Amino acid sequence: MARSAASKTQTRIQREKTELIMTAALEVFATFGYRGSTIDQIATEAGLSKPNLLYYFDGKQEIHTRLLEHLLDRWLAPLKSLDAKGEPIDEITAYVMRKLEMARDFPRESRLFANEILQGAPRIMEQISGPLKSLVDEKAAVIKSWSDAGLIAPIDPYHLIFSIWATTQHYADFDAQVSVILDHRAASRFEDAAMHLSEMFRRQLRPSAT
Amino acid sequence: MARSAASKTQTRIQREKTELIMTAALEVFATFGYRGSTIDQIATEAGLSKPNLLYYFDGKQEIHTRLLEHLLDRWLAPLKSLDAKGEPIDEITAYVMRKLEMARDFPRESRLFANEILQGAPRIMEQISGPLKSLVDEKAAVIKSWSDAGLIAPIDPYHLIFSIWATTQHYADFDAQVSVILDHRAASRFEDAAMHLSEMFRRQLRPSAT
DNA sequence: TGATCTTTTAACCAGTTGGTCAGAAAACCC
DNA sequence: GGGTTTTCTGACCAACTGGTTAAAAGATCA
Repeated sequence: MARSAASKTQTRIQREKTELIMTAALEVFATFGYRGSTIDQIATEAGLSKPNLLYYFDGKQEIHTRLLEHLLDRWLAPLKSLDAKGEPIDEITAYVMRKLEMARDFPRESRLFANEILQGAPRIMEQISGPLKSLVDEKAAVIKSWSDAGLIAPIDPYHLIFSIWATTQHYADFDAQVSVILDHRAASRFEDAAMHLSEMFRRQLRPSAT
Repeated sequence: MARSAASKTQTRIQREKTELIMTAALEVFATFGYRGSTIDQIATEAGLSKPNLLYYFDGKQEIHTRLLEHLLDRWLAPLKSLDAKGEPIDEITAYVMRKLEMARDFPRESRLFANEILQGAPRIMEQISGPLKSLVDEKAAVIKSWSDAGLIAPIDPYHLIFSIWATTQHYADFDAQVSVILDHRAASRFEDAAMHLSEMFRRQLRPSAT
């Protein structure tokens, strides 16, 4: 009996196979969403039989839940390291760059998250209204203090954060569209996006001479 | 026999029921994606029995296809009316506002589109690489000419368009997240977003004094 | 009113889905 | 090597899926 959560000491095979399954499940869930994905599909992707996969996990739901739990830590890391004591515009621009790197390096995680929110976030709502909201509130306050002090242009910190999320995640979530529209220029899309976005947010944040 | 595409003269009931089904299907497909949605679910949402629904449509695929066809016209309209002869910054800002209004007034259409692209756009790729790309190329050229003429700041027109799409659609596609984070301020999210985005893009586009 | 055409339903079907279980095959350990 | 534990598989199941069909119910119109 393995049954994931039950045993504490894991064998080598257990570690390898659970990891294999999680990776396969990420790929499938990120593309088809929870309801659109099947255990068979995940098993095939992982190169296992369905009963074999179910030997390691209690069911479809558990795999998905585990993926989402794992996801939020990685997801919030870039915002977490926004430093209230740093130089405001550099800090925000660096945050944008970190977020864009996430879209480039972890597009499946981005799509998994997008799929979940699109569906109304039924299985992740607690994490959104809990830790995610807390962190956003905290960092929005930091940005507001910069804004109030005149270090950056007056701005609504929440909508600024939304704009950063939207513009960066777009390159992961809408990659199918982005790649087609950019066609031969698609290879350099992340470098070009980095130039574009850093310039865009810098211009927006630079305090106007008064 | 009704069978949708077949007959040309439609009865009152046919018009009403097909409309009813399309609306229900939009709601369901927008939330769960193609594979995650079931005919039964759409039928229930429309207040019909499954065989009754299938009396009006040939199958799940046909309903989805019809929705996507209908979608792109509405989707491209805001960009289509970007006028090369207008005042550049006003034209682009007005485009942003039209796009934001779409996110506010047609969130289900936005999510349907998002869901399709997330999955790699399998059922809409021709429309993306055909009419959509053509239109984007055309308008990107207009924006580039403004940029070259010094009427707006130097900018990559494609990435500007992506930023406009991303920031506006975010309020429809990620509404579950946006509403929770803004909580009591959520009621005015579209007005606030309008202020934020128009200011953001204006600042970005204003030619710097040289 | 009754004949005709449209709309709706119950019953059904084959394939898929999430999940179980008994036992076979490997891996591990002495 | 032999015994024990872990890993894996084929066969199976009930519920659900997309879809069909024949016939009932309802609308329409002379």
